[in-house]
Amino acid sequence: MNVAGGKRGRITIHDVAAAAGVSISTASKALNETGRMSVETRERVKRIAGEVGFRPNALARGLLSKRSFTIGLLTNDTYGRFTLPVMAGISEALVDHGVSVFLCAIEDDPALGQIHVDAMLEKQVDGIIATGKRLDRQLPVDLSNLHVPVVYAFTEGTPASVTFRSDDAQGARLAVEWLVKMGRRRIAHITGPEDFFSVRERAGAYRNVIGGEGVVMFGRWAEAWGHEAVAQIWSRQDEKPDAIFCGNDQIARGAVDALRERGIRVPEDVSVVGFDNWEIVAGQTRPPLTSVDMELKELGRQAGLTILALAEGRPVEPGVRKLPCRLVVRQSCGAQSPRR
Amino acid sequence: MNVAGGKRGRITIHDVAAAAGVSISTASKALNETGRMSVETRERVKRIAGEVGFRPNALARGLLSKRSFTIGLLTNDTYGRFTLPVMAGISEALVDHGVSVFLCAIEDDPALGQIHVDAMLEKQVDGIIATGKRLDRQLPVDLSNLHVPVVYAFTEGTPASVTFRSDDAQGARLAVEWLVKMGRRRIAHITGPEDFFSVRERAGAYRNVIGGEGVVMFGRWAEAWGHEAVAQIWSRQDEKPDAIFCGNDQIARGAVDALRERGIRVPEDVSVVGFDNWEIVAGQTRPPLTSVDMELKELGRQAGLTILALAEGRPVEPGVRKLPCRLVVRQSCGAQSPRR
DNA sequence: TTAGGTTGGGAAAAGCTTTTCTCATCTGCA
DNA sequence: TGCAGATGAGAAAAGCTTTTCCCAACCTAA
Repeated sequence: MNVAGGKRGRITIHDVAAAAGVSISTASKALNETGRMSVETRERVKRIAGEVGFRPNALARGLLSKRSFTIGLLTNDTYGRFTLPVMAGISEALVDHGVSVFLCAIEDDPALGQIHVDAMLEKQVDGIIATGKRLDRQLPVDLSNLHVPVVYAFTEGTPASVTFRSDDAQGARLAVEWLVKMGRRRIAHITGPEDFFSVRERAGAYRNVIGGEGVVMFGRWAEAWGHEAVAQIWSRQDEKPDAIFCGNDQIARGAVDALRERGIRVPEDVSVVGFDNWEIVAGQTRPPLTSVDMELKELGRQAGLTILALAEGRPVEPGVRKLPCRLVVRQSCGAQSPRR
Repeated sequence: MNVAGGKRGRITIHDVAAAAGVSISTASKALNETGRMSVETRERVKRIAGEVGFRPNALARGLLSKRSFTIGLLTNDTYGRFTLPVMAGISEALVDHGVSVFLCAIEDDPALGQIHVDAMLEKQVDGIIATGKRLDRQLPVDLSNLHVPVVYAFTEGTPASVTFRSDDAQGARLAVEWLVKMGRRRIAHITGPEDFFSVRERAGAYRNVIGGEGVVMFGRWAEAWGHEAVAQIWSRQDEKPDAIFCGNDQIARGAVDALRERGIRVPEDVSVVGFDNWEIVAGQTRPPLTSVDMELKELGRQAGLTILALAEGRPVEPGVRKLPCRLVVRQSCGAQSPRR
């Protein structure tokens, strides 16, 4: 048995026109609220269009208008941790404008990237948003000389482009200032590999707030590293920290676990703040982690609105736009609720 | 300054034809390897097309061929845990065929779902794949009377449709049999809410393998539940289990943590198996979890190939196709490597 | 030399919609 | 009655590609 929902004769505007007893031009104008005709004719055409289930063919429409109401989202973030919220924001912003999104995961493969870009261009996308998993890396594909607008979100762009990124320094400041406000004075910073731009930004902001060098431990983006770093700190003779600002939630979780294993209470003895606000990690840690949220959905929303503006020919100032982070307070720092 | 990459005159096949000194029909035939003409003409047209950077307009092509080389992926899995691997599989299967994928996240909102479906239909998608986060729930949108083929992947479909799902019973069997092979005899099962079909399937398979009622504890899909369940078991006077089969990786992780806190060694004293093989959880647990992988990427691949077949009018047998799971061995059960 | 086949290539239609003209009819007014 | 302007609606082109004829020139064989 065949399951194909047989596309037996799609209904076109010709069918509507015939059923309404008018010409196709009149039908078109009736449905698009353009042209001149009697109210009755317009209503009748619209009613009949609804009855026969007419759906305008976006291909034909796009061919003429040179707008496909389609954009492409290019990403190399296979795991989707960053891409998914960005995608959600884009989609939310554009669905009202009738724009659909092609999602293209290109790993780190330039050839695959080119294939996807070519496919998108053939399909006449109105624009392309590039996103990734790292602020300081470009996607492995050249988007600089396309004849459609390109916007970069959470990935390194070209100099003359529009780029959206999180304000990591501000986010880190938020975290450290919060710890200070909770009365903590000896704050350590356990974070990821130093060659990440975000890591340097966050560490820089951390040093600025605490006013001095502080304790910065660079490592890997892994729970094991958080665990290990705490072990290192507590094996030394120095005075122990009363707070730890972690470079991401996974490190924070490892740190919290290591502290608990040592009988050190979180948040009573040591406060911990994470970064990313990755629900699955921050929410499941015991106690749940206070963490910095990069507002990736909002970032996606703005990227979506920007690509729309460019597609419609509205001018947009190029440059890098830093979006503020937000501190999400859970229980790993103590009970006080955040100042509003 | 304006950043729009000004779409000043796209190059059409007319330009190629003019540049090559042939008619557009000849140009078209040259590029598509159809029609009759001298080898030199064909080569010249192709060379010139390459030189001027000609890219056929998929809209015009689709208008004629009634194939848009575009499909829609509808999902209500906001978090992307299941959707992302499925999407990766679909994309991998279809990119070679020039098919691009619209990703539409519809939450659980019927209105939003309808908007996305309408948008996809207007854009003349060749088919729709519906996917979700639960095998036993339908998406909140009616896809039964569309004039394009629909395939369901990891979500409940309509009776006459093609549906792909994981074989949860087989996966659970794999896990429990593995524990038995490791010499375990007192195997408990800590799992999610009983109203999930997968939960009942897995619990059923568990009971079948151990031959009896066993210890099945239904609860929530959360680390806290795994933790709590272990606390319950170990607070009782009964003989303690020497293995735990968990309903998902989060529960398993909670269980492992709870065991460690009691000084019970994993895997020496108790073996633990998870389900889902969610790298971020299974890989970061100490010790890393042996877990059942549902092969969602393969599931996506098959769904993609199926929708392609249907779009091309090839007949496909309707019904539910169960895809086998795979056991991924890490360290939470002991050292033996899996039989191949 | 002529009939028939081959070769290389072009004209035109189709696919669906929107938009710009054009046209016929009607209304109101002088 | 005659005319200007408004009104309602249709014809046709454009947008880009593919495909189906069609045609002219050339070749071959009787």
